[in-house]
Amino acid sequence: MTEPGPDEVMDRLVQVSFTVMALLSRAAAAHDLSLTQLRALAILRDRTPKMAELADYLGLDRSSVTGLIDRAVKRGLVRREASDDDGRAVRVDLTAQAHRLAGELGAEIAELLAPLTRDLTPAERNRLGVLLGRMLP
Amino acid sequence: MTEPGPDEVMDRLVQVSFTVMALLSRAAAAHDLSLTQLRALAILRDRTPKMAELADYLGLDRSSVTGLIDRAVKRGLVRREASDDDGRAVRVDLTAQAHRLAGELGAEIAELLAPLTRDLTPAERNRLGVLLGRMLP
DNA sequence: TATTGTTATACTCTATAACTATA
DNA sequence: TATAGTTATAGAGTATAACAATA
Repeated sequence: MTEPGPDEVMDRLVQVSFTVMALLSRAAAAHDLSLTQLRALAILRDRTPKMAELADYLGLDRSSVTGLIDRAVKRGLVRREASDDDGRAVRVDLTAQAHRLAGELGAEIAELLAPLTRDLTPAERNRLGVLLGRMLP
Repeated sequence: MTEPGPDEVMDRLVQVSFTVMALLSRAAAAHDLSLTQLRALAILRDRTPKMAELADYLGLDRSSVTGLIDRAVKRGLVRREASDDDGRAVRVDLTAQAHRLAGELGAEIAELLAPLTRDLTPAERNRLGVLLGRMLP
């Protein structure tokens, strides 16, 4: 049978990851969003972080997030709001339109990714989920 | 125990994929390479494709690859060579320096990714590899 | 003084459209 | 005519350095 060595496992993980990213990019592009904007959308679905916190979530410099949010504001996806506790800070909040868009995107992404596990049985899909869960913090 | 539903499995797959991409980006950045340049390097390790073929591998427009290869040439990573069979075509060839770099990067990436499966037993790692293999074409 | 966010600047990545040289 | 590659152009994404406002 297929007996993957340790490096082979990592190779496959990288291959699958690139495939996933390509599919996510395609889903985002269908709504004229970049992968980064898609990530921001996902993060902001259940958070209203300050700019610096959002930068941390995304692993980007604050100055990069300024431009990202500038463009998102221009498209009506987010609002900048003053922070109550800190006069310097700015909170980022998703608009209702963006919440709807995020919902649609979630469904579309689920559909796009589904074929990936097409050849796995439900039990195997389950085992995959468990193993992946053990790889996350 | 952890019984992931179908959407949960996909969520974890996306999470792990983002983690993998972040680690790959970090490995590339340590050598002042972008993720795209890293991909190109990996592809060119065992191929000498024409520009159009490389564009296909990368899923990019030909014009994008022109710039990518321009920058790689400037850094001494690749050479452009005339194609024997087609006077219009250009073959892209990795330099010896780039081959060495690719080797180093491979080892560094293996080290960076290893912690991901730290909590899996060898048998589990194996099963993960098999499942991932079934998700690839 | 330190932190938050922005601006200015520069580079990479990417696509579209127009062009050239060859087929 | 069609294809391979480049150029010109435009916009997104990203980081570094310098800055203003607030803590």
